[in-house]
Amino acid sequence: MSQLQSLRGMVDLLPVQTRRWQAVEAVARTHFRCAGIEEIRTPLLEVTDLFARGIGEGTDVVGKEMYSFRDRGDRSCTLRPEGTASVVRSVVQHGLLSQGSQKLWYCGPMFRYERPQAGRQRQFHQIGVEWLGVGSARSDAEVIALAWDLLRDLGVSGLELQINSLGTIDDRQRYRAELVAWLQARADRLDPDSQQRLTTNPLRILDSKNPATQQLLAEAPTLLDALSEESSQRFQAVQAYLAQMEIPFRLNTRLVRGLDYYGHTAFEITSDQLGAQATVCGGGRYDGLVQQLGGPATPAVGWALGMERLLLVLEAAAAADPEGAAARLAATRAPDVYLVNRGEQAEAVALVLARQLRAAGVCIELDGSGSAFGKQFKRADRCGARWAAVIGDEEAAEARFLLKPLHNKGEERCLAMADWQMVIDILACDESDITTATQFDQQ
RNA sequence: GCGGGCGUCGCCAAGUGGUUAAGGCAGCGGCUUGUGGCGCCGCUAUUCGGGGGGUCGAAUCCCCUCGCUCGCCCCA
Repeated sequence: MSQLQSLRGMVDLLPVQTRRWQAVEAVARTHFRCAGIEEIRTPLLEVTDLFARGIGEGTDVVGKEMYSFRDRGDRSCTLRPEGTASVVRSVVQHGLLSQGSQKLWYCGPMFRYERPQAGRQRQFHQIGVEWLGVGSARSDAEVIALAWDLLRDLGVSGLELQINSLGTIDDRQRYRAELVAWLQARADRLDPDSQQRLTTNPLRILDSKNPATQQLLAEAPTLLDALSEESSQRFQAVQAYLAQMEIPFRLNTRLVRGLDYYGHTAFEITSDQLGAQATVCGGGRYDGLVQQLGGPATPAVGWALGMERLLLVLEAAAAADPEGAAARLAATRAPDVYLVNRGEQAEAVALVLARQLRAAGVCIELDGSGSAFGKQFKRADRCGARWAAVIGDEEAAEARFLLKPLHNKGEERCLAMADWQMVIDILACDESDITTATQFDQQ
């Protein structure tokens, strides 16, 4: 294929998609506004060291998935693989924490050099929330609720919230030793990958997909049992808050998460509609990160939601229930008026009329083909417009135009060009008649 | 990085060695040079992701390559 095409794992979003994306983003913005969360936008490119220090040198994301290169000034730069490190860097850099706690959200592309598969691309998009300077167990629950409610209002079903506590660094170190000892005694029953991780990253063995390993793990000591009294109580409190909000969750003691900065509450929201990459939203508490990146000791929680995965789930939901909220998100609105025009004079006049009506908020499709009236009407009909406005040489010469209903009752009217504003009233009377097309095209 | 599946028109898709590569959708044009929705007619791939090899002859067989896709690793 010598045809130019997009890079592997980098996909175009065509109008069929952008429609839904915009709808999702709009709902998210509303939720954030109601929760007093403000948007932050940070650069896509950062100094490599930010991610190496923030996410953790030993993680896969840093070890083998970053898009890094040297710029012309010989600085090592990296396309952000996630949002949290950048947000923390920005907040620290601008001293925002001196003004109190920060509730922020962001959205945009992230980059990870991985093999693409269902629900995974090299450029993918996240909507994320970061709360800096809030350390209570209640804030964990509040932040989780935010994600849960957003997904609910989008009309997504079949979701499961899984939570776990990773405790403090001390808790984890103690548990790690305990787990390694226990597994080492049974190393022969572990799959090769897990045996490898016994030395590199033992906690990761917990969420291995190998069935035999999982079976073995069922009897292994759990992180939850290894938590200190304080950590344990904190986690109990988070669960109690979730219960009070009637948000269903499942305790998953194997949930670890691959980024080093997490501690205490960790959670994921998964969908049964996705393939192997079932996590739609993931997050947790990261109390040490701000200080680690040079800021004041500051507790923090947050999550990130994968847009591509969310959209996959949404499409499934819309297909399953064409009347549901998810399907309504993709509703397209046909133009209010299709402007049929033909003839030199008429075309000029039509342009002016279209501009006037657009400025007044009317959605107008101006036919630019110059083809026969019959053709233009055919297109008008097919695009689903409720009205056609018609300007030919006769109308242009007499400074008037026709307004004709296409598939609803109503009279064809002849209006003077100067009375163009009447169109707005005529359309308004027709409002009750709106039928929104809920077509969900397959990708 | 490693494994499996797949690549025929903008989209869906038949064709699995033999003269001109079905069909559907969309698009464009016509029947209908100023009035649509239905219908009918016509047009739209010298070419089957790309390259090479064998064959009298290939989209169909072999090799290489590129791409897509699903899974592993890991994550959203």
